[in-house]
Amino acid sequence: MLSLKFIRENPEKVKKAIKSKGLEIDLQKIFSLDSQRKQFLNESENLRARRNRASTEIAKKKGARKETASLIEEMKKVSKKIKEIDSFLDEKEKELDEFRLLLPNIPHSSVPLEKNLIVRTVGEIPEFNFKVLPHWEIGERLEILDFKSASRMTGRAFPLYKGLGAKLERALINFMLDTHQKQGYQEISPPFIVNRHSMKNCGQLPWLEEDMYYIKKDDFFLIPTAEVPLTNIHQDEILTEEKLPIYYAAYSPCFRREAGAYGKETKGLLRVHQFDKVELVKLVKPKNSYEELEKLVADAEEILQLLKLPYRVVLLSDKEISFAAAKCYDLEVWAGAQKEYLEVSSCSNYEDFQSRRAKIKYRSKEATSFVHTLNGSGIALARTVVAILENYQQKDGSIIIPEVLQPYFGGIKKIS
RNA sequence: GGAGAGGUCGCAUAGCUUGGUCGAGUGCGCGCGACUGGAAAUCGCGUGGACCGUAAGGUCUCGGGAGUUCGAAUCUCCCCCUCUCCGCCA
Repeated sequence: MLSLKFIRENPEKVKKAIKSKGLEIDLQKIFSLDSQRKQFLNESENLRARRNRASTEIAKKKGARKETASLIEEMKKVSKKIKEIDSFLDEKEKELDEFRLLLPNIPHSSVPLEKNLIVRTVGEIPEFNFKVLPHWEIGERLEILDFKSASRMTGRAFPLYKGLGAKLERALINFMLDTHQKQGYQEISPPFIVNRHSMKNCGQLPWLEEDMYYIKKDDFFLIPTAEVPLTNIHQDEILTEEKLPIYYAAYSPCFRREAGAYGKETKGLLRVHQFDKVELVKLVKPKNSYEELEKLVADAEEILQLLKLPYRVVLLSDKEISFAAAKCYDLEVWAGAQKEYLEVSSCSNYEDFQSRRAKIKYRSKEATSFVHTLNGSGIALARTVVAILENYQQKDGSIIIPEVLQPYFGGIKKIS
């Protein structure tokens, strides 16, 4: 959420951000709502000040056994008037809040316009002297993936991992968490279901409600990423300065309806409704949040480097960047049979966009201010499995297990 | 799910019976100062947040919401959360 002050002082920046997201929002309406709000607020506060004074006076007079009826009579009218004005005020404030929730974050000045920028490409793209099978074929053949039974028990695009496939999933989760722990992140195992409030805090709502799995009975949502519970750990808190920076890492399954995404790029594990992910979240001081973003990207990259998977880092343009982010790098891993790069991580600095919604602040000697929140996948599993199955594939149809994962396999070096 | 007890300014608690000098007392913590060679102890002062305002100042905030009242931390109703006991259960 943007502060009213910022909107007031930088209308052009806000308009530009709205436009680059393809939204249509009339900013003028915010200004008129705001001035109406102020007017009502002022009027209400003046009347309240008067009532407060009268209240003490009544109390004193009663103590001295003096006449109070006329003053009470007058205050009856004042209270009625306050109620009336407050109802207008509430209305304006609600409208204003709803409006503000619709406004996207402002991209940082280093964000490229229109087109994404490939920042770096790391690792060698493997050459094969045989035809590499797509992961869904090799996976079914090795009996480590079973899309058929999963779609029967649930529906399409819900994966089922079997045997060494399931073990690969578990090994990756453990490997990632262990690595991030060494990098200084505290491991968290959070709820996988959150309330509406937490979803709003992260910026998933109001725009993405259609993309979420929703439990009507409790007004709960299945998390689309562990970012939501992790960022909300400190909601409504004022942290002491010494606590910052805070680094959290969590494994969670991620649930996404992916409404309207059918068709392209949906085969096998490429785009699924449930996938595992290890997520990194940082709460930091505003001063160094952009350095922290670079470190976050490096921490996520380390996973790909250790797995020896070729990848590239893409800096998203103002058009591609998500609603709540000010700057975002995507990590894309090469998949040998798809012959393309797949997004496995999004590392973003949200500045105070989320902390303002979630009311996460820190107190220093000088002032109390909002923290900056960052998060990044470290990393998403389904597509990482795709990359392993397709890049580590051998001519005989087996899959070599990446060296760093072998300790998690108890001596097994290959899936065949 | 049933019965009961609670949710107060960083933490711990008082205040709620009997509504008004309670935006709130006390202890701890924290900050500044005094004392000291230095420290502990002690003493003094200060110490939440939001909004409006250049400021002075004003308003709001006692889990959240609604209500009663001239006036609500205090009374009523609804919701959320915590704890204890019972039930159910991996």
